[in-house]
Amino acid sequence: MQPRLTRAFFARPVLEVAPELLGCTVSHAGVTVRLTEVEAYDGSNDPGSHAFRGRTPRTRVMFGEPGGLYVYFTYGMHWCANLVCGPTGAASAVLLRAGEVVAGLEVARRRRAGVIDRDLARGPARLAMTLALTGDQNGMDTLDTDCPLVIRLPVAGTWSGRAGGAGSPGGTVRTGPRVGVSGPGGQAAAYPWRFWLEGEATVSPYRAGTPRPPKPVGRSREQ
DNA sequence: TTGACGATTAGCT
DNA sequence: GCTAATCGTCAAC
Repeated sequence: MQPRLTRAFFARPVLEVAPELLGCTVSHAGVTVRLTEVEAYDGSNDPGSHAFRGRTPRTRVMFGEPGGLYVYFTYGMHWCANLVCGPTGAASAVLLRAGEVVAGLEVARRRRAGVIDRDLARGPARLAMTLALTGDQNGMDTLDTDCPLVIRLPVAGTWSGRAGGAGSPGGTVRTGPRVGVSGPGGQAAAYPWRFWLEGEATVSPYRAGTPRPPKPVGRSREQ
């Protein structure tokens, strides 16, 4: 069994932590997912981050200790999970965007009936659903030995190899613009802070953030 | 108290 | 390709 990640691992700058989370496994509620795609959010300086506007009741967890689990609710129906990184108070976090179910496949299939295996954790909300992560898990310290959510280093030699490589646990790491991030001024998407493993089928499809339409002025209904 | 918006997804055309 | 679903959060009154 691979060792769990440590506080020191998460306490580093988020841009160092994020790519190293690829290939790590996350286990919760009977399902284990191997991370294939993540995104970095750098709290204080990042217009795309929830923490950009400072500490609020919702972002309290982001300002806490590294290794904390930040789960937020969005679009009225979806939960997304982040791991808090950097020194305490930095409010940086890594969004778990996608992964491959490597254990507990039956549990995952039951939880997400009608979904093909590849899509079980392909996308941040699907990943959270497959791991049964909701607001109830928000604020958990994943480094606590009693924490039901466990993150472990990549298992050497068990990389699926579906990318064609007899690969290292992590495979080849690619970077690119973050998905669906608009933010003030539309600048946030410019940061190439999305990391994924090349050739992985479970990496979510890229979509650019939807630019905010200009506010209608005066008239009730135009065109 | 109100209103706009969202780190998405599924189900359409 | 487009859009409805659906509600917590936060800024502005």
